[in-house]
Amino acid sequence: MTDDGASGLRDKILDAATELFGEKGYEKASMRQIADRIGYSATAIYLHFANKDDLMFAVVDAAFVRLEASLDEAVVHEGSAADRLRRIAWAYVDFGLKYPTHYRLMFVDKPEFLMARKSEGTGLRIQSLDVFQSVIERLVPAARGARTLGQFSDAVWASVHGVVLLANRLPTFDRPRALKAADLAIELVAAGIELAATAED
Amino acid sequence: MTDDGASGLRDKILDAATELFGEKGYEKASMRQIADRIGYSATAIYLHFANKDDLMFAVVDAAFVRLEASLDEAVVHEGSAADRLRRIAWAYVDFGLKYPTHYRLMFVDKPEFLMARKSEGTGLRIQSLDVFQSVIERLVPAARGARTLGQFSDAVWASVHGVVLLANRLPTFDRPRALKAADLAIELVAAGIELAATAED
Amino acid sequence: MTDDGASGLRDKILDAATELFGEKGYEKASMRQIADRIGYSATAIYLHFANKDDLMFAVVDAAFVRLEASLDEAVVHEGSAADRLRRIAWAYVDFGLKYPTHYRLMFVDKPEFLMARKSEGTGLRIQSLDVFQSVIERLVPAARGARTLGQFSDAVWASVHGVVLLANRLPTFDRPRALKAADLAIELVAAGIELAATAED
Amino acid sequence: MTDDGASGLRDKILDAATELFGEKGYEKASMRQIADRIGYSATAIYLHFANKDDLMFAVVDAAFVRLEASLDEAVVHEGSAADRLRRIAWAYVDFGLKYPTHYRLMFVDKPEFLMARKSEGTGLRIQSLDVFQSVIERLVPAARGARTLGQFSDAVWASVHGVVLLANRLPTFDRPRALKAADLAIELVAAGIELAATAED
DNA sequence: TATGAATGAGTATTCATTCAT
DNA sequence: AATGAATGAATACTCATTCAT
Repeated sequence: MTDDGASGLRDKILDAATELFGEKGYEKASMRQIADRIGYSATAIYLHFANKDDLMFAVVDAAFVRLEASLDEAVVHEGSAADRLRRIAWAYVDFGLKYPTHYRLMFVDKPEFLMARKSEGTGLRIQSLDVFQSVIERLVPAARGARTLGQFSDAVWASVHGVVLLANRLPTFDRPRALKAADLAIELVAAGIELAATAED
Repeated sequence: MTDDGASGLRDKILDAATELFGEKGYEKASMRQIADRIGYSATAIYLHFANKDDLMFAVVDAAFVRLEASLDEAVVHEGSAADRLRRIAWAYVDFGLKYPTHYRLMFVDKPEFLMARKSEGTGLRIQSLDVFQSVIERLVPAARGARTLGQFSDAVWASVHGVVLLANRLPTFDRPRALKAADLAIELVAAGIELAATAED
Repeated sequence: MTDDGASGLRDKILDAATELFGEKGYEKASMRQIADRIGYSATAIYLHFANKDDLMFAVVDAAFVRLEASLDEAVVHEGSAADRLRRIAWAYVDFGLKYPTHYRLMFVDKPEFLMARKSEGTGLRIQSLDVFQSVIERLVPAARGARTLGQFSDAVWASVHGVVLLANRLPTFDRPRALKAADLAIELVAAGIELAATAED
Repeated sequence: MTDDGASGLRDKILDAATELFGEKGYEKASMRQIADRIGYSATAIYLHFANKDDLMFAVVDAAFVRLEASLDEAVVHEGSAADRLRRIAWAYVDFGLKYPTHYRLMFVDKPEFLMARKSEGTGLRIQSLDVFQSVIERLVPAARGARTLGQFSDAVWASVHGVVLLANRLPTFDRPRALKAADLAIELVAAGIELAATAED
């Protein structure tokens, strides 16, 4: 009774593609290799995806859905303002460390997909990341001094992005080290924001 | 003393390769294209480099020499402790924004080169980045509380790395935005370090 | 009696195939494209035709039936002997210009079909064209001097064939030009035949 | 001392390509088959021709040079006006029968090449055929009645074109038959032109 | 009657690399 | 030091066709 029928293959392809794109990069991973890995003919892939780019987009898209879900979940949690910023930043880092391959595909190998629409008439993929800004907005109701909200959210984003990518590509940058770096970076930003918020009064 | 013969071509190749690797990425840039750009036959490249990977390594290596020089220069500057941290972080960002191509090659496309030796018997390429840590070391003479020196230097590094890469790959993350993000991130870390340094007394 | 089920699809396929073979040529027209055009699966075609070649044959065959009908109709018309030659030649040209696609399939793309049997035990497709000869036969009862009947009929045939194909493939050889060329060619042959017929007395 | 060096391969390729394009048509003839036939790798072809189209164009172009030469030679011959028309028409037929493959490639498989330039700044390939018209022009100095010069030259052209193609594709239309058909067609046109020329006085 | 899933063989083309000169 | 000729292996993708349903 295990439903492995119609779309079963599609998922297998997606998984194999994710693996191979991750191992060798978009260019060097070939359709044939992907097909071989799951024991199908290369042609079979074209029954489910229009072409290599389309396949890659599907991989990235699935990853985005996951990331979005993680961030959304983090956002709704209760707690102090600073806490919520911490939560969302950590959700981001967790995702990046848990799915290093997906992360790299999304933000490094095919960053142009970030500017793609999810589907007709919907927003851009990259808008998922507006959570950063919208959370901070609630923490620091308006631009403070020379610092804008966007600047703060960019700073957090850049920090966690950097941590994830270093961990992703540098063998020496292992998990504990990444966690510690992320912890500090996040705390510093949180502190900075709290300071800015306080300064307002 | 007009030594333009032998190694003249080598440099031309390096330049053309850097350009093309940057424009199209490592995979899509072809030996012939590189050769064409400087008006030589593809075969000529093999007189100076063993193969495409070797050429790539040379390109990355040259970039590292530049980065190292920039960081070293920043380190020796006079000024307050916090100032020196700022300087070195900015030197890193400047390099990343000025040579996006090289930067990507070094840290993204072929990160395994980071772990390669500069040459027989010498240190690893990546040790160039110890400069972060050694500078901070002089600022904060020892581990403070739960925070280690490495943690601080990792946090700065991750931040600037993140900024550079976002600027490098995201059209919407333009130069002014990158500079502002870098500014905030650096200041936050600087503040954090100063705080830690003070707490010690 | 509404027999639209079974053979309805067969006809749809034939029409779509004729169109596509005409638009893109036999090689470049694909079974899937043909099927798509009528909203059926590619597999459906195989329920009615053994393979692509068979489908092509059916298309050509249908065209031949049309041509045969046109010629037969032209033959039975009343009028002077020369008139009847003109009529039949014009019927041929008209067909070629009206169905350029079919014409090319029949005489250019797959001329081997000309030598195929219409069906078991019947004559060859190409015998449809004997009509030229049989008409001339009635005009010029026997070989005249060095000229044989076949020679005359071949000359007409070649002329109209040439006109049709030039019009078919050369953009600059447009319809008016084709009609004028056909007109002259036909008149010259008609004159030649009349001369031969007269010389006999 | 047989010069088989540099361009030797180019010619071999051209020959093999002509053969294969002729045997199977442009679409079905593959680069690999062509290469196989001369014992080289497919890649070798690309050292001499940019792509398949370019190769085909070269084949057709070489044929055109031959045809042009034949026609030019026929044109300069001495003799009566009618004789010269006969000569040129026969030169055309001879070419078509001697190089059936080339002929088909030129006028049937890739007729679009007829509209291509020989090279930068020169005339169109198809202008080679203006000889027909220019010869007739000298025979019949101006338009006669409803008949224009172009009409006459089109009629000859269509006739010989038709003869050549029928001979080319129909097994039953063998050489003697083709020659006889051509003879009659040419004589009829010659007669027609002489008549028109005489009528003028 | 009609289909969806699947494939093996094929396509033009590109590439890094070698080798004789 | 530099090249032109040449290649084997690879690439994404298409196609006619089959088969179980």
